[in-house]
Amino acid sequence: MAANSQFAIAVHILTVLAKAGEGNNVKSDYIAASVNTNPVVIRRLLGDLNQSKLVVSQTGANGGTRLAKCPKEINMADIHKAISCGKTFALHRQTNDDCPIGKNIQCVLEKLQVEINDVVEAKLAQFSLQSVLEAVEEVGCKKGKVLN
Amino acid sequence: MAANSQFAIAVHILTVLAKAGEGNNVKSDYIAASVNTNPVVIRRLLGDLNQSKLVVSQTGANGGTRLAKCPKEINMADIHKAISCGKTFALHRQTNDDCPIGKNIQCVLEKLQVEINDVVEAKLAQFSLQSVLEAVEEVGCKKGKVLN
DNA sequence: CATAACTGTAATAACTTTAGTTACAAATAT
DNA sequence: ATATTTGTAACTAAAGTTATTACAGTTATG
Repeated sequence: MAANSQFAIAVHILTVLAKAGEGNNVKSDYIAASVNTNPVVIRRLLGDLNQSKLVVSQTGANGGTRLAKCPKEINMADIHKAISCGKTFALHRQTNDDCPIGKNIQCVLEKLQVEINDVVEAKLAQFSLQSVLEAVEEVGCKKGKVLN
Repeated sequence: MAANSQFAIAVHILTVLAKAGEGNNVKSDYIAASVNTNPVVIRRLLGDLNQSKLVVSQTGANGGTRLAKCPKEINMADIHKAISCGKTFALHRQTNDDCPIGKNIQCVLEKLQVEINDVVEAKLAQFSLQSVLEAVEEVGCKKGKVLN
């Protein structure tokens, strides 16, 4: 599939901030090194996270970014909404109005899309940033531990 | 977001076949006209649907494609699986192993991905091709009717 | 208060993915 | 035999995503 990795990077960013601890500024350069990308990519995502009040940034010397709330109060759905990374599947372009199917399928698909989006967000809401941080620190996956 | 529209087109294709009725071959040209794309795009997707035994195709004069089962026995999850249209979100590329977060976040995200995928498929499984066809024929959306 | 260290963001380039097209071999009804 | 239709390869075009460069604006700190 298509798929940009912005949500994955955003989770990564916030996990780094959570690990840094409350009130500690982390620089985009540091995060970029962990994610292995360019600092500008990080700063752009931080902009979105900022708008959603998940993080607070500070310009100037000794600046950086820190969490705006504690990791228990941030969940994966918050992040998913902050990064407008959209839909599980895309609609197709303009269909043929002369065909009874082509004419109406789009709006049926749209409804389906909404239903899917709802269950995705509900599921994402079950995982807090805190739990992700813990899973990462415990290298939970190697032990087969499931997130929660 | 990214997102290809293959799933949407596949649903469209199968809805056209469902409307055509059991045992009736439909040509890729006809479907392409409804979807408003090139017949080859349709034939490629039909190939996937064929492999998943959702449709049967016939080459030669008077050939075409028809459903392999009745529309009540096909659901949106079947289609989603047939079109390997993947994940709700993409992972990011190689992270930095020297960072404790970078080193382990990938596999935590993978698990999350699996959980999300599961709820998506479970939800998709609730909608049969039959119900989609009915919704399209009733122009369900204009009436605010929800799929089911 | 000058300086160095940061963020924010625009502009743009490089890369990747997706969709569309052309072309033609193989199959088959009539 | 012939016309039709699928299946698929090869290629082009378009769109989307990520990476990079550059620099203006902010601020801690000596």
